[in-house]
Amino acid sequence: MQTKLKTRLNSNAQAVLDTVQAAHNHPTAQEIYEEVKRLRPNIGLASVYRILHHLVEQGSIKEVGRSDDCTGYDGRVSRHDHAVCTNCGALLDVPVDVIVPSEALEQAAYATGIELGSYEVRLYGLCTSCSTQNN
Amino acid sequence: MQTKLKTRLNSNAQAVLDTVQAAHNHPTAQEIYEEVKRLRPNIGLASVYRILHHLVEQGSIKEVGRSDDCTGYDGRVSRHDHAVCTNCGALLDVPVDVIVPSEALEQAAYATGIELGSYEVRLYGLCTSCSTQNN
DNA sequence: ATGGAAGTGAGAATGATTATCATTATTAGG
DNA sequence: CCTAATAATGATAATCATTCTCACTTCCAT
Repeated sequence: MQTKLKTRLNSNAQAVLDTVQAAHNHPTAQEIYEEVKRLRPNIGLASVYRILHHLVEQGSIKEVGRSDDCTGYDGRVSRHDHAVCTNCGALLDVPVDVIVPSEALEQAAYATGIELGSYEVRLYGLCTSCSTQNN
Repeated sequence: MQTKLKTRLNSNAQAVLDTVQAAHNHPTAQEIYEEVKRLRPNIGLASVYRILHHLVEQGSIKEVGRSDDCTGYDGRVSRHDHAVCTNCGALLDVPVDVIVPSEALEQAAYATGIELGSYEVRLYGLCTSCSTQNN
């Protein structure tokens, strides 16, 4: 059963939140764990997972699917798009909004039969380092 | 090391391809395995994974990230968009193209610093069954 | 046939995530 | 300050999708 954390964050949860928000990439739970251990050396991996789920539920951070098997976390909760490198698998933030006409979204949602909440555009291609080197 | 399959598909690979293409949902490797075993009862799970990777590499099928932990496979290789139910996690095909102005895509790719290959729009919301029932 | 490469299935290994559980922190009330 | 209820924790085991290993079979070309 999932333990329900209180709304007010304690030191561990705060450290996790700070770490995710400070991260430029989209770190995995393991990476967050490594980083958080600097501030709180005794924290366990299970707690990191627990706290991450809680923060996602709260809306303080977001989960992002990565091209490899594990889940990444994103401190930017405002709507934005992502780009995935089809060669190295890097997951990048798209710094500008990709404009999608709202009629197109609504029409698509209607045709699919869903009640639209939000959306995201995913760009696929080669990142800078992968497109310059010819392998 | 990954075994390199020949271009011409053998019976096992053909059965897997047929199964994925016939599927309406986006089946996982396990689900494909269960289904293919009807035609080829002796096939092993490892072979299914091997063949799926090969077919993806060939471009005969596509991988689609699912909301839960495991990977789904899609027999529709032509560009199309997906909708994810934020309640039950269902992954649905969007039957119409979500129009994204190509200038917007190119501008976003440029700003991100990637060489654009393709893109996909993901809609998030409640599917029909989840939006009607109030839980 | 035959020899090598391709393909196979069973089961072990891996790695991310989750569950369990006894222990420790936190809080509220007296 | 005490104390009891509850929240949170860390270690560890368990789970589950996926990959690896490897001996064995199948498939062709010669």
